[in-house]
Amino acid sequence: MGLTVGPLELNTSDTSLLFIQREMADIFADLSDLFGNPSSLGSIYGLLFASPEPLSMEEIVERLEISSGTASQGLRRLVELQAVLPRKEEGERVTRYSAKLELRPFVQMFLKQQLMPRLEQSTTRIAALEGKLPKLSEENRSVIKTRLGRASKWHRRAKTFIPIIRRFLG
Amino acid sequence: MGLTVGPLELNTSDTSLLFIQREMADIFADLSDLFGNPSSLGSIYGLLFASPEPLSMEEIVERLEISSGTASQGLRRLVELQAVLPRKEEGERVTRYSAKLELRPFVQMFLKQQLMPRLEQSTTRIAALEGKLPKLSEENRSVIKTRLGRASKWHRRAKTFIPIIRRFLG
DNA sequence: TATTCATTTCAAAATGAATTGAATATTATT
DNA sequence: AATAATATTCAATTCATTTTGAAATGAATA
Repeated sequence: MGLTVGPLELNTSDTSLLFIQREMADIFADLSDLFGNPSSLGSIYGLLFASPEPLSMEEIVERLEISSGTASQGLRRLVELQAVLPRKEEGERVTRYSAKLELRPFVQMFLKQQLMPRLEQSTTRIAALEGKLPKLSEENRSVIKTRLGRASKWHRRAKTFIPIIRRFLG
Repeated sequence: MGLTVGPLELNTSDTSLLFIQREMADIFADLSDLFGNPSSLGSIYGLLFASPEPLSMEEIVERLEISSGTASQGLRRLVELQAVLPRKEEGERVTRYSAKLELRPFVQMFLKQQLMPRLEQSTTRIAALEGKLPKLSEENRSVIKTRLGRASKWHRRAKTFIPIIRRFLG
């Protein structure tokens, strides 16, 4: 007995593995989305995370029911992020992919690619606004000065905290 | 001399304040977006942050050129988050809003409303998967067991870290 | 050289979240 | 009660992002 997939009859062990893989794909899809990445990125990673053997792009496409375009782009991104390891066996055409099990790449991805650049940018912009202070009326000047100072303080705090997070998780 | 806005002629002080307000609205819009919130939320907050006086919804709508619907919903959300203070003066129809200057609400917003619930949920789902382990073939079982364990470890780390962040920033 | 197979590219379609604004509701004033 | 001023709701729209899939690429084999 068991779920039929294509022409194959699967045993309980196989269906359980597939179930776990689907579930993990789903869980990681959610997390990926949470951090502003396409959910497909997460599902590919989740599937690989729950795969004892490396998978080819074709297998990924089939199991997740996504297009080859999505798979191709997602895998490229995951490899860039060093979250996934591509491997072409001697005298094989296919590249097979396996999940790296370190959390670091994901933390780095968020901190370095998303958070840090934006914090830098807004720090600069806020600093630039301080140049406008002299043009303000006296009452406004003091209020705005205080507030820009406050915003700068937040930025400084956030920036000192990032390396700590990185060290802790990486 | 100066930029004309509607029927009014503005002096340098006014235009500088408007410039600063626009800029802050923009900066906060970016950050809001980064944390998965509508950018309008951020721009409203940024404007209020750079306003010496509390502003009515109408004024916000004008200065940011957004619809009244967006403003209404955004303000409600910001008030819920305790990032903004609503105030109705004795015998006045309008509610005027001012920015609270604490960073905490935003950190809380992200941690409590977004990150925590999802971490809880995925922890549960992963735990549930451990129940499927006995059904797997022997080889698969040991691999998958290790990996689920790894994922759980990440979750635990993240969860212990959240209170630290909160204390540091709040 | 021709063919096959895996992969990539990219224009177009689908999706879904944010925004709009007219209709409705609420609240103060006459 | 009637009117006027604000504020909210929500169906429809807009818009950015993601996904699709057919065509192009290019490496490995025949």
